[in-house]
Amino acid sequence: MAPGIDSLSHMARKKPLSFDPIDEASRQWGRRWGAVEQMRAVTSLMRAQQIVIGELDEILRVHGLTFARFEALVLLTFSRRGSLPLGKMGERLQVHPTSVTSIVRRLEAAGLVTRTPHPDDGRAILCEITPAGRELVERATADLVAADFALRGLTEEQLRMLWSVLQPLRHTAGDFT
Amino acid sequence: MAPGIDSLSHMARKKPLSFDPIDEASRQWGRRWGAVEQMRAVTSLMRAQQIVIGELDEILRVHGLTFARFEALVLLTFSRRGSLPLGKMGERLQVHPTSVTSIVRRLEAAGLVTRTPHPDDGRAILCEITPAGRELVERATADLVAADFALRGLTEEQLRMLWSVLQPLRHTAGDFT
DNA sequence: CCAAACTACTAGGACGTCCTACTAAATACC
DNA sequence: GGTATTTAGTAGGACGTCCTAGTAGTTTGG
Repeated sequence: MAPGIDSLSHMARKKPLSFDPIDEASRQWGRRWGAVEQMRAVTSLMRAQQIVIGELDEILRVHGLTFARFEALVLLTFSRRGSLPLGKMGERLQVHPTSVTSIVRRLEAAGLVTRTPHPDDGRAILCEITPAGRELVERATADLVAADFALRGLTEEQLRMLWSVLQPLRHTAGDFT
Repeated sequence: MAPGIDSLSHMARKKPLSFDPIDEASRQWGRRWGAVEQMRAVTSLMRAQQIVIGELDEILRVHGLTFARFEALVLLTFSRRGSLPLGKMGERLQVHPTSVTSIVRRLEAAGLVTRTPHPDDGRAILCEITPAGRELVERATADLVAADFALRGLTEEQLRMLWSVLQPLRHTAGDFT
């Protein structure tokens, strides 16, 4: 994923397609292969994620954040002491350990978190959110909420439906028991 | 996204969480901020996409492909002459022009497509799928279909629901009219 | 009590995505 | 026709994600 992504910068100029490219592709797909519904759902999922992450990053750009970094900050905000070992963060955020290192490094460079050795475990690093980090989270959150997390247009029912349809998928993948 | 991603490599070892981290976060979220349903839906969307792309890339890895490259090959397969200008490909695949350059360069390096100057437009490059490319698409597709595009576990109804919920989102983003 | 196994994190690299220039060719407009 | 604008693609860079390999600290077992 990426930094400030303005999904519209190159889309806005060029006229949108006069047809749904995914729906069109699914028709051609069906003539040759199977699993049409799956193919259509997967492609939609990929594209929708791309659209949403792009809009979220666009909103967060003025705060010098990306959605990945925002999520990490929020996680720290939710923790009792405002700090967590990196490994724990990766577990909760469900990203690879090395991704956490990358994210935290940038947050630290921006003065939003500090990295200190874990007092009880010499291997671990404690990541703690700074006052500046807490303030930024509040401002950034307000913007995201105001924009309905780029999901304006979906009804409450559709939002719940989206979540509930994806939940078994996450469960099957072993995200939780 | 990425290359051969084995979502299980670091997940399999560590026990899955005993709770749904997204559901848990949404509870904490609700105590402070609004748009809980949106936040939960967005987080689910992000994570689900990550899971699916990881499994798809894993399946395609034995063929030396990623899902992005696979999609490009399929698009060429669907075209009349088996060739398209790069710009057209980006339009259909709905990715940035520079992403197409990157994808096609790797496909060319693998001998799956050729790049030739467009006969009628000196600015454009025609990307054409090779016989090896066509054969590979068939094999890779068979594997993806056999794996239900990593969506095993979702019913036909859920698949249609997923697509239909995401369609207005894509439409609002200006993907099509 | 010391060696073996495990755990937490970092280093370096691949990939796909985006963005901002920049070049070259085609088209539009005097 | 000749210049100005638009369009197609490339170059180089940032970011997040993954992976493999390696280091240092902790825990386990004999």
